[in-house]
Amino acid sequence: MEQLDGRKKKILRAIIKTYLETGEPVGSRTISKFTDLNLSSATIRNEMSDLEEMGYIHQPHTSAGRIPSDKGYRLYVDALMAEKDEEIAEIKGLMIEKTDKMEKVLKQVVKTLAQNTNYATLISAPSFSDDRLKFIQLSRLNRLQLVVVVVTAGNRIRNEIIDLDEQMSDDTIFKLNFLLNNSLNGIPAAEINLGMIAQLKEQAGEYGSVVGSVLDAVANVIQVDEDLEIYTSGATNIFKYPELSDSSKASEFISTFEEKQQLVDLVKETMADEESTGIQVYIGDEAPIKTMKDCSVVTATYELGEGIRGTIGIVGPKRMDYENVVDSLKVLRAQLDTMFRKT
Amino acid sequence: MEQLDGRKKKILRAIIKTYLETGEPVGSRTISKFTDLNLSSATIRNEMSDLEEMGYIHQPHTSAGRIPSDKGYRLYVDALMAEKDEEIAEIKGLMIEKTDKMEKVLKQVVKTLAQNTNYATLISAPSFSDDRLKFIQLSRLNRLQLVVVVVTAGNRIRNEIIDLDEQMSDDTIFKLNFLLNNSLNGIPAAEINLGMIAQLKEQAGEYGSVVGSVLDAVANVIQVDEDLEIYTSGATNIFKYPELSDSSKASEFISTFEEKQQLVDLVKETMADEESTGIQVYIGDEAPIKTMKDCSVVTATYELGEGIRGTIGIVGPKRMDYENVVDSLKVLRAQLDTMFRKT
DNA sequence: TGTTAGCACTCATGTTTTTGGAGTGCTAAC
DNA sequence: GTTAGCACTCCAAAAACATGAGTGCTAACA
Repeated sequence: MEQLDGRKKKILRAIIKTYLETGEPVGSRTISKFTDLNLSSATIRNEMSDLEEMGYIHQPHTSAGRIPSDKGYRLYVDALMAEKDEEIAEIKGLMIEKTDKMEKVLKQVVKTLAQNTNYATLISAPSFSDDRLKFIQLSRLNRLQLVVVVVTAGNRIRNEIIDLDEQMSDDTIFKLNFLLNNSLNGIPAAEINLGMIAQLKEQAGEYGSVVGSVLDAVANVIQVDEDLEIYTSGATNIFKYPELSDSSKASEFISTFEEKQQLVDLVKETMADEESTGIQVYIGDEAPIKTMKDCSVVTATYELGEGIRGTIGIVGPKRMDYENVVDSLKVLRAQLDTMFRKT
Repeated sequence: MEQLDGRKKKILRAIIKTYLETGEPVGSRTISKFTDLNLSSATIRNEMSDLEEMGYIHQPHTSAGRIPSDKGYRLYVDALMAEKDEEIAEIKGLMIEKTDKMEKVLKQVVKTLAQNTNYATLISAPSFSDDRLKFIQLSRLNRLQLVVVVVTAGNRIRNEIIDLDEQMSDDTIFKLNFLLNNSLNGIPAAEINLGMIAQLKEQAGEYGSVVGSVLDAVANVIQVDEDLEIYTSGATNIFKYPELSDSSKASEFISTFEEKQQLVDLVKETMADEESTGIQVYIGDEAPIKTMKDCSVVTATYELGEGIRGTIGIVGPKRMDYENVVDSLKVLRAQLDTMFRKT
């Protein structure tokens, strides 16, 4: 088949846009009416026939209108989508107050995003890939318990309680603190190996076992950070799209959002797929989650510098309003950026 | 109307039990066949007519079978439900390993419960009503930042980072630590009032502003504990019950589970409604959440002693298998009890 | 007096038929 | 190359019809 000429592109674009709005197969008549290029429905039909042959659209059944194929959407996203001038349109009503708890901010963000877009949304908390130890502090809680506070780069703080076998003097605690900080500061947690541990234990003398516990606590800190936290909202928005709301599909879809494990995979995937713009569009089968084969997924990666990154995602029907979604994500990413950096 | 005689009770019980299984309106014929009391369908019809007049059952439309009314369910739960002999049936496959993170345990618990019962489930993390301060520790993180660690009764630990305007000597930090611990230990956070704060600031002299920040941090700790954490699972199980899976109802229902705020209210309510057994059954409108007016909610409160309590809840159709659910909750509560106390 | 058989009636549900209309492909004319 | 016209297809909604479960009522029976 020949290439897409200008007219074909225009027609394809028109088909997709109308389909995005209505969700119904679109016929030649509609196009002939609503585009400015004055062509009769018959001409359109001919062109549509060509487009179908090329695989950009298809008919759900003979004598129905056409709907875009995955390939069609792909072309639309990649080339046909009018580059809207980069107006940083305020997402209305976003109103993130400077809540100090990041968790609350993120919850608020997904929720607003879901409400504004009418799609299902998700966001992953920034994952701190830099886990160098910055500070360790042991303090006595009571006779037989210590609190250990661990701070890693990026000011992530964690704590644990350690049970002692026998009492420890304040002086010993002080010395241990000194020892631990001296030996471990600036070292990535992942690099703490057996040799190091042995050496530390030796230096700690009779309190070697406590060192073990402390290092266990450190290990816990790191481990917790590893499975990233994900917040979701608006999963039930899919009921607004008839093509997705049949109950078995809906059930699967919503389960995915409820259980979250698969979303973690999705996020990891998108982070791996890094691209220049940081915005990715998965159409249908392209998405790494099988339950979303009838959907499109748009993700954006936000950066907080120093390798601290997270992902925002929007999941909706294939006929989602790509332009708007991509814009929203751009804006949101910018806002998250400034918000977190400032704080 | 006269009282319920024995036969009416038996019939009502039979109606409810069959309805629980099938979810379809049950007719006189079915009852006459499946009960041991040998009565013709005609007789049953007469009795049913009476029962309807008394409000225990009703017809969805004329010439359909009968289904239990809320009042009917209520009677069933209160009086008609056969007391199963208290066999502590192991919930199969529960397999809670001793994960040290309580969060993971709870997530695992709701998930298993949802899978076993086929209803939607929720659990609230134990809320620590005792918020007396046990320990406060300031440590220098770097030149202009302090870490403040706060431990309250029940060994809940929280921390925050405080920004300083100017550097502080180690000695000052030490003194502040001493001052704070001396004045605040054992005091419920809620009771820290303005007078106390003023006094502390005065004692701290030129570092009064730091005291302010520390107390803010303390306030944060408490506040975070206030809105309790809730984990849910199996919201999509409702699709297994046709009477609930029409898409607008389902959408509302699942939203409730997704947004969680309303569930918090539910939990608070049940905690207030405390009862001897600790198990509550809300049928239809009785539940404090309007989106659940077509459901039944069964909740159990688990205790960890010292006023530390949480709630487990199961939400399903009115025709839920009450006996089983109540049993499951009893067992689970017992297990949570031992598990957390041991740890 | 309580129980039962019988019968006419109701109404939700499911199946088949009919109809309307939107859309197509093709052809012939412009 | 474009367009009007026409026959054809096929889905969706409406209509028509059949089915059967279930009821209420009455009259007969023990």
